[in-house]
Amino acid sequence: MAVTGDETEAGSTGEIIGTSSILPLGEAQTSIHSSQKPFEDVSQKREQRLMKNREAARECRRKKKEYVKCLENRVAVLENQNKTLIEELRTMKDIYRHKVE
DNA sequence: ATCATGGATCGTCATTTGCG
DNA sequence: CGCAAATGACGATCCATGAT
Repeated sequence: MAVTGDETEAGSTGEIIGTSSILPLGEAQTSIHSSQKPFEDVSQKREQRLMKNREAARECRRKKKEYVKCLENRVAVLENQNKTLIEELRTMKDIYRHKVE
């Protein structure tokens, strides 16, 4: 959801720094004549890798959200238990006090 | 209506982790 | 040890909301 439109990839951020270590820039510029294959291969591999990582990131965030929800649930349960126990303790104390008096 | 601000979500890069 | 998957960190974008 969200992120309207530009799923054209590489669209917004990191491209300046990002690609440096991966794209064969020199080759891309110089060897227009010699077989285009290596470049296509490399950039295709890169696309593949980016897509996989994109999906991995989505999944990772989904799991994390779920984990946090679980924790919040657990907190709620424990808080309730705590309340109940405190109430119970107070009752017991009352009973005890009336007995010794 | 316009601007400022903050939160949510995304894609990417760098790093960590776990497995063969 | 090398590789693929998982995750943390960062900056970009979108959207809602309140102030002017």
